[in-house]
Amino acid sequence: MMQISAAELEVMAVLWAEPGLAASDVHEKLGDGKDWNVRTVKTFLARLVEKGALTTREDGRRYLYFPAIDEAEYKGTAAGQFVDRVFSGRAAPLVAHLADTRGLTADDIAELEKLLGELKK
Amino acid sequence: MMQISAAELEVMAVLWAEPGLAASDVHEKLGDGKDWNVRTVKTFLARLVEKGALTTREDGRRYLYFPAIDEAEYKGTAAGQFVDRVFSGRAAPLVAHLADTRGLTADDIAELEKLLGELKK
DNA sequence: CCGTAATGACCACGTGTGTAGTCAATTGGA
DNA sequence: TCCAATTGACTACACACGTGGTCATTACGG
Repeated sequence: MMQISAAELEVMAVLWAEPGLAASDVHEKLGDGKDWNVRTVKTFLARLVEKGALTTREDGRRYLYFPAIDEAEYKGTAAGQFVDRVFSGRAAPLVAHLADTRGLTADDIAELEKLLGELKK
Repeated sequence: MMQISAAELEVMAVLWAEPGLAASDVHEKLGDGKDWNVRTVKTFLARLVEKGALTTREDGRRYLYFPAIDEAEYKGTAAGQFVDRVFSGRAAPLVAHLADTRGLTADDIAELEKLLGELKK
C-alpha cells in the first residue's frame, strides 16, 4: 500500500469528491481552514502523482488530476493498518475507545447496530 | 497530544505492559520479529523521554523506564485523530471498513454488540 | 586483575513531510 | 498590445523518523 501523508490525504479527499480538478481548483476547495499556498498544494499534487495516487490529463496549459486509487480500498487498508499499529489488530477496543473519548452519537450507534446485524448473517 | 511514531509506539507498548524495564529488557521483549539494534531501541527511548512520554528512574548505572502517559487515554486520542484524518470524524464508516477488509470475528461482533448495548443506556 | 560486554551520551545520515521560493513560458484582461 | 497573473518545472530547507555508529566509562566473568 502506498504511503499517503496527512496533508496529501486532504488533497486526495478533494479529488475523490470531485475528480478532474486543476491545481488551483484543488487549492480553492481546500480553502476552508487550510490556508496553504498554491505552491504547497502543487507540491502535494506532484508527490501524489509520483506515488501513483493520482494521474493527470493535460488540459491546455494545465493538468487535471484524477485519483488513481480507490477511496474505499485505501480507507479500508488504512483502517486495518491503524488497528494493527495502535490496537494490536483488535477492532473492538478501538470502537470502545471511540465511544469513550468521542461520544458516539445516537445515529452512530444505530448505524453500527444495523451494520452488526448485517454482519451476523 | 504528543506525537508518537509507529516505532516509538511499539516501545511504549512494551512498557505499558511491563513498566520499569531497562533499555536492554525492552530490546529483548521486542525481540520477536523486530530485530532492532539495541542502540536503535535506546534512541527511541531517549526520544520518548524527550517527548515526555516516558520518565526514568536511575538503577545503578542504568535507567528504568516508566510510561508517563496513560495508555487508554493515548489510544483514545489516537483513535479520534485517525477518524478525523481519514474518515472525516465519522466512526461508523470506519467500523464498516474494518468489517469489510479485515473480517471481524464472531467474537468481535459479540463484543461490539455488548458495547453498543451499554452505550444505549 | 583484566579485558570483554554493557551502558549512557552524543552524533550521523538518508528519506519523508510540510511549507514554500525561483524561473521561464504563457495567457487573459486593461 | 503589453503587463500582471497563472502554470509547470525545479529547488530549498528545517524537522521528524528509522537506523545505527563512536566514545568513554564501568562492571562482571574467567
